[in-house]
Amino acid sequence: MEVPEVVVGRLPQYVRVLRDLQKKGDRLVSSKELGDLLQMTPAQIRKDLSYFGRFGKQGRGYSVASLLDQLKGILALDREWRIALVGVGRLGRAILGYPGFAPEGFQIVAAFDDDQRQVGQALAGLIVQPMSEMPRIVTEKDIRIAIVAVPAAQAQNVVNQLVSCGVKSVLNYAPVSVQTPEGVRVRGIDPVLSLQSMTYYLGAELGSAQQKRAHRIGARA
Amino acid sequence: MEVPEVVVGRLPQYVRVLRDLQKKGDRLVSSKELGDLLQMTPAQIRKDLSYFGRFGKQGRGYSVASLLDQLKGILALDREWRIALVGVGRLGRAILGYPGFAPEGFQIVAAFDDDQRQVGQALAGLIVQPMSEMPRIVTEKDIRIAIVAVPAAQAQNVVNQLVSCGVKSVLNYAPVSVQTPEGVRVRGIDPVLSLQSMTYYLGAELGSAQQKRAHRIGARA
DNA sequence: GTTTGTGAAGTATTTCACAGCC
DNA sequence: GGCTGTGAAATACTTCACAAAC
Repeated sequence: MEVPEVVVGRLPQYVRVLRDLQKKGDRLVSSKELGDLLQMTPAQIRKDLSYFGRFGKQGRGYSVASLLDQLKGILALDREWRIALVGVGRLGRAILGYPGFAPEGFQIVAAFDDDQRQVGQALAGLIVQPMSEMPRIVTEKDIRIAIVAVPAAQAQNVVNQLVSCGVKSVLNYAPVSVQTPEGVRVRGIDPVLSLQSMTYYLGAELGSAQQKRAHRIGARA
Repeated sequence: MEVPEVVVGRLPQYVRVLRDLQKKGDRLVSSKELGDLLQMTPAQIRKDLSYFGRFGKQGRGYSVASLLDQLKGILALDREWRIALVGVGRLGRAILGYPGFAPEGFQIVAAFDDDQRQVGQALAGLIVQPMSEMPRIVTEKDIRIAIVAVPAAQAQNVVNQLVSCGVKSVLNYAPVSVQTPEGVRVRGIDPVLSLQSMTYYLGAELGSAQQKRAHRIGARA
């Protein structure tokens, strides 16, 4: 039995709330409580966890510390992950400065850019490297994850290069959908897409002529 | 027939590739081509579009310009959306400086922070306002969307305030899951969650003892 | 010949509901 | 009494496959 991808996608959320509960000092938590915190049903949480084992105790719930530990193991968060950043423009610098990665075990250990004015510069303790150094450095440092923060027009090309260096996971900040061979995973970060999927529902309430028509068609029996 | 939420979530991606195709000068596109670009099946694209109407021509495909127009109408992107930003720390400033929102019709028209050192300051043409001004300004400017860029500990409280001001859609950059009443939509932007859902698969290849065990249990039966 | 739009079929995912355990 | 773990039932979503349109 394969673990569904949606389930894997939810595990990090469980990790996040469990850490908050631990910080708060809670020792035990029930699927009901987790469900309230995450706005999902208790049954879904129990079912998700059941793909990986039996972590709870009937009548009590789950031990926060031990469930957290188990999930960290399952997600392979019990180690350090070395990451390459490509693109050190405005966005890339913000990513380098983001303090949220390191405490979670994600360390940016190399930065690349093909702009000659950026190369050689020191940023957050790293020397910006030319793209031509990517194969050597990615191999030497055994990097498996990359963050792409280049302009949309260059993203596909950059991802191709990363893939040929053996990178298997890409976090893509460029507002384009990139194609990768089977076995290479991409997650996109695009705030505009997120906003656009919410305006759909706002539009329904406000309603332009065109929009109302569309919703009505969508709502036909 | 309700439009499934997953479908709405994909429409912005269609908009994005259609714009790229238009820039490239393409006039027509088939569901097959769109599918190749987005790594999904042609049938899914046709089915998704069919929730809203009939936009294609048999034998030819879809007109790029007109499909784009239709989708923009459906998603209510044929107007300007005014947005409030809460939190003008490191992250909030990066968001204010991000050039990707305005061309898509998303305009940040107010910025709030409860740090007295930030209030009154001019940033990107806006004066940072104290939180106490939120009800007045959100109402006056008829703001329906907010971007939250405050520390995790304050996010729930900020969202509560936004909701009580009538905000119906929130883009949450804080690494916590916030609870909202029915009818208020939240999308989270958390690069760490995205990375963590990819390490699961990387771990399977590398394999710590604990992780291999977990995957094996997951793969039982 | 090509490609759409769509019911029907096939999968996948979520929820139910309850036996079993604390 | 409370809560987990889980088959079975219910829903949701995707893919198939083909008639109709060009």
